[in-house]
Amino acid sequence: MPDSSQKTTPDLPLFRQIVEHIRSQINDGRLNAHSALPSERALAEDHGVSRMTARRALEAIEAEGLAYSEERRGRFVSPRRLTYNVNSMSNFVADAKQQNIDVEVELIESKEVTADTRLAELLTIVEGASIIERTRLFHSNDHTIFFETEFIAPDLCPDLRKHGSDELLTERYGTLGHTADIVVRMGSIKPTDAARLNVTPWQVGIEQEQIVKDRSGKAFCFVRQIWRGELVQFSTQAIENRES
Amino acid sequence: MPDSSQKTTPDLPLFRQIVEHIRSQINDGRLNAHSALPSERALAEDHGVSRMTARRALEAIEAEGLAYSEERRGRFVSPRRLTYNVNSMSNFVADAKQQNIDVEVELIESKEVTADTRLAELLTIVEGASIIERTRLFHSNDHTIFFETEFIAPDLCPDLRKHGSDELLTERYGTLGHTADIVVRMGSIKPTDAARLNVTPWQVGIEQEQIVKDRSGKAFCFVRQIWRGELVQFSTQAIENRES
DNA sequence: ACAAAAATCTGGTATATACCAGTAATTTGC
DNA sequence: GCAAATTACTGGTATATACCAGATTTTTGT
Repeated sequence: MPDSSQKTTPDLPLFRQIVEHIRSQINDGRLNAHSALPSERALAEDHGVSRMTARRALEAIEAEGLAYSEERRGRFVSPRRLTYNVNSMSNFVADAKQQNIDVEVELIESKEVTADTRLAELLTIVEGASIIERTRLFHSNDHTIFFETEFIAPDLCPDLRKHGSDELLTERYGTLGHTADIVVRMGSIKPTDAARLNVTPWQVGIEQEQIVKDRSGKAFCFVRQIWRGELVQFSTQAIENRES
Repeated sequence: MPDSSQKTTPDLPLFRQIVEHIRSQINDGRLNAHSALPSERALAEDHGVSRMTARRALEAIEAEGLAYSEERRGRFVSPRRLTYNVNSMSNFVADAKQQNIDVEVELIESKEVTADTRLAELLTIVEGASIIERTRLFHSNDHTIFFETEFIAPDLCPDLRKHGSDELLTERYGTLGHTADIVVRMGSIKPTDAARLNVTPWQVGIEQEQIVKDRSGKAFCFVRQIWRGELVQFSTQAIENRES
């Protein structure tokens, strides 16, 4: 005779039941953002299951974006998503401030490289031309939420070298761009990128590519962003089709 | 002394090596879109590893979007991504045709429901008001790539009842909408939704929400789409900030 | 020829165990 | 008191095994 005193959801796999248990703790606020989840071994003990089963539960929670893991440190509750309006060219940092989210920018790399075939085509410059490559990390609450690598053709943007200020180096190109063609897709985060975001390699994230154009419609900058997908959502606006 | 005859990438976990092996087969075209990957047991045999290790490899391939699985049938190679331009209100199906992708629409549910709190707020109608709810599947090559559930307030859209044609029921609202506020986010696919897409529950996908407005700026339709994230990318355009 | 039954194959779940390499807390030696 | 060494703990990888239930294929009986 089955025990009806315990109200277990019927037909739900063990590890799913554990997921639901933890999910409710997160939703109730018993587990706050960035606080540690129980370890695999502790969770196994608590629920009387094997470590592998507990691990499957925690991996599922991660996959859902409810938590993130830091290798050999533990798993932690994800903070709430921030919204990124891709429709305006406004500074992302300023945008975040309006949402009362504190974002810090850290320039981690800045070098001059030569354009490969793809970049040359995108920016309509000759292959092998000089390109400024800059990589910035974007933090919120001491956690990296995404990074971007931008490639700017200096010839196409003469103001750039003059404004060698810290501000321009760390902040976005801002007012320089007029329009940008953007592509957003889901994809797994490769080890190099994962290290920058301090997340587990190969977990799913969001990749964004921008081709920034000046007032004349000429592309002068290519940006590639890698986001921790569970921490962001993108907003945009569709407008009625103009005549074909 | 280590064996240098076999060129294994150093320090790469076993299951990652298997992933790379299969990845190369997919990229080379030895494995075509929708063709079956080796089963967990067969892969384990081939590489001389345990089934669990082979399984981890296949799960990783799935997580990367290189393949999808159908429960108790097998795993299959994902087709190439299609691009969805969220910036225009044009008919998605027509959009796909321009990319030479054949998309079929299947209306699977159509009913009249009452507005809950959230819907009432979004469409600025009273709670409990009548709402038309319709769910459509979008197929390409006999595979479901996404589905949408739309909620239309009939009072706000008097033309709707008249146009009870098959076309309007299966195709998009099309020219009715003027603008739409769109949000795109990553998230795990819940069992109900997974069943519609014929994918494994809880795998990561893309959720899109649209608030469709008419020429006067009044919201009259709410759309929720669930996408198989590995099969799509979203394109949009950013435009220079207008004066604040 | 054809339908029903059986066997096989598939992915999904679950356990128990083992070892590794970093992280973090504790203990030790001075 | 404090730095260094030790220990405990963490997630990551890997194996071997077992059973389930649906999907598919093969065999069987008529």
